[in-house]
Amino acid sequence: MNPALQTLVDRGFVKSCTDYEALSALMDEGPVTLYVGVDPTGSSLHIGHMVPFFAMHHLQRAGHNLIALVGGGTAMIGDPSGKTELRQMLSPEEIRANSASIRDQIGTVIEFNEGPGMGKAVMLNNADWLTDLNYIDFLREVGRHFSVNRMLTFESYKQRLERGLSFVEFNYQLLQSYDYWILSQEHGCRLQIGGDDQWGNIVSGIDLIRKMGGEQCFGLTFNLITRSDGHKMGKSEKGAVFLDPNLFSPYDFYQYWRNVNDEDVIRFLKLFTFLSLDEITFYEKEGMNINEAKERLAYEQTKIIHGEAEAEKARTAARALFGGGGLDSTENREGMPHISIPRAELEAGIGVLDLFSRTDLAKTNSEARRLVQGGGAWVGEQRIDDPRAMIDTSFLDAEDELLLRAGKKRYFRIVIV
RNA sequence: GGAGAGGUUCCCGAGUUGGCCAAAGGGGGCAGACUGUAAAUCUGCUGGUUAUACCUUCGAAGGUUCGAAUCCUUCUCUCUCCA
Repeated sequence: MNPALQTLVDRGFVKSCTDYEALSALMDEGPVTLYVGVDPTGSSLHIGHMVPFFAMHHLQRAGHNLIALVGGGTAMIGDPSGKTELRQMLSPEEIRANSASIRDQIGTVIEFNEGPGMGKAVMLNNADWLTDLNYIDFLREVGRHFSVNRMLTFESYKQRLERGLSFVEFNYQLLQSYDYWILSQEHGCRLQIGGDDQWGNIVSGIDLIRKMGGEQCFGLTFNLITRSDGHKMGKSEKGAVFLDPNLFSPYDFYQYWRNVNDEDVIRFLKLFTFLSLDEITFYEKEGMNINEAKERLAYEQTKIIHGEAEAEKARTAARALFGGGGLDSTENREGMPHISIPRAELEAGIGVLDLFSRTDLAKTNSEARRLVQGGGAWVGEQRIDDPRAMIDTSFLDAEDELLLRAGKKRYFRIVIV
């Protein structure tokens, strides 16, 4: 099999392919242009969205050309795949803004600038060709190739039929197929990749291209990444694990990976880092400390998404907090989330509930109260169990700061100014 | 267009002889115990606040009542069947 394709299989990306042999042969011949669709309905991607781009990273290094297609046109409609509810429609302005930030996020994994020995990568927007479509022309040229009977057999539509599916959304498959057609004609695109939930849309795109007289095209889908505990990938107690540091701090991001289940570590190292398979094998060895593997995963992943500096800070802070001691230097604390409080205010004394609810440790006073009453609230090494307790300068530690803690794992740093 | 069934707290889902309902149960989440910053398990908590009381919530707006998630009216949305 073609080495690049083999890499994806070995690293655990691939779920299915429309034709392994023919695709492998095509990739052997030379650079192949491939695309993946991105949904611009949010301002930030979360980690679950990144799987195809990690795969693309490997393909780009093998010299293949990438197209990230922003669904600016289709986002004004909504995608039925795997969704149980109708989606909100977005304005062109919102979509444009979202696309810009999404491009930056994708850019952490694939290279939009040209590099030696690497394939090119571009970002396109299907609004460019979908917006001006003429309805009658579209029906005549594209619509006639689709069979409603066949479309209804697709799993994604079956589910939606039980809950309701608007005609507008039903058209999504036609538009995505049309995208593939356009990309095949204008950019020589021969391969579409995506999550396994996209299988139906990809296949019908390939069919459309064939019926319209194009070249043989291919589809490659990836496993939907799940966690062994059954939780949804990319979701945490804080909500989705967004890539935007303002929505999800690098420290929390690091912690998310640091805390994956034992069973998931190796799998995630293969999927979400660029470590070689040989190196990953090292972590699989008998007697290997699983926590080292988790730390490596967290570090590598944070480094890719947020950069080396943030990864270092997060690791240092985490080691200091959990590795025992070591909290005595500012450096160790830098990666921790923090807020500032004026010294005068602290001198006057601040109620515990008030203090905790100002941090991310508790959203409301009531939540802070529950935390205190449940015995999970700490200031430094002191457990606070009285909701009326006042925190003042006597709680300051050697660094002249306060280190708040909710339970064993959630820390928050109070800097005095 | 006609007939019927429904919209409950983060989610699913009880609750409609009106008060004992901030609303059962489960899930999820948070905390405690045990641990390896894991999983599993057990326990507690899980609308808000100036907190033994008060405030806002049971699709929306009105109404009846001392008192409504529970009754009435209108509106709205979803689903099912018929055409």
